[in-house]
Amino acid sequence: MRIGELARRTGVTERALRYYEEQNLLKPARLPSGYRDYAPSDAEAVRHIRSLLAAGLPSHLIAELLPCMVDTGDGLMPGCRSMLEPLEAERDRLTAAIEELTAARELLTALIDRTPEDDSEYDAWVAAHAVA
Amino acid sequence: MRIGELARRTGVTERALRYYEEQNLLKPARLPSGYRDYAPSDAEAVRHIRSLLAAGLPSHLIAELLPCMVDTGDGLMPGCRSMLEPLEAERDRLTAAIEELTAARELLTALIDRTPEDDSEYDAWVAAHAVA
DNA sequence: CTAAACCTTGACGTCGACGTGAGGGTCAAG
DNA sequence: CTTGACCCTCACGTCGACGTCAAGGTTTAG
Repeated sequence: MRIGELARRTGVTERALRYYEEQNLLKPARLPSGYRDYAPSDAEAVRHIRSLLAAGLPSHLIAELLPCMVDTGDGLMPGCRSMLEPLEAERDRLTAAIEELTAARELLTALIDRTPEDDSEYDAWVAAHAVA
Repeated sequence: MRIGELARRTGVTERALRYYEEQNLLKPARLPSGYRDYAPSDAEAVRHIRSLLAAGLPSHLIAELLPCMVDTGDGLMPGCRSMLEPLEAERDRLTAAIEELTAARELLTALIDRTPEDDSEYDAWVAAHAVA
């Protein structure tokens, strides 16, 4: 399939897909016209890429990681065990990031939930604590 | 306290603290010398700022939010109910972001956990599926 | 054949949260 | 007085993941 269709299927822009190739995340074949020719499996690859990019993994790491995932689905391909260390580092970074985001959400949630529908409660509070 | 000490207490750089002031997140007093003079409570404010920034909230929103939090601790100050909508939007965005990060971590965790200690398992698999 | 739709490769622009000097005051110790 | 630590205000640099033209070739429908 050509770039436009992959873009439609995955919901990412063509620019992003070209960028992914530039970063060696995808290596589409080429038609005689020079047009990119993506394999159907690239749609799934794009989903993985988006997920890992959204998680903040650097693209060069994703580039190393993807060929380790093909075929097997789970578990790294042989010869990829050198990836274990950086992968564990990223996993730990993600854990920390998730905790940070969760803490921030708790903060917002507390603010939202504890804010009264109108100012009546606050007005009462002010009245009760007035300096008289 | 002056900028250097606040930086040490909070672990953020002086540059960041000046940037926060530029973005109206902090409004330190000034000593006659022109030096910034932070209140002790600013240390706590900086922690909130860091948390919300790490969560991806735009600084102008944080700038609106902070004065709504002073004194009360929980619940918005009166006259801040106009913040509820954007706050709920951010909370929902955070929920989505946390899910994305969690999914990415699951992916990494699966890869890590399912990768054998050495190639023996894989070698066995290859042998078993050899084309003979 | 022509127009519309689709594709190509550059290459510069963007945005946010700072980093990193440059050039110069302020202040306490010796 | 001088040195060093500390502080100030510009103001340009950075980095990643694209956005957004510009100036073309290619393919397809009519």
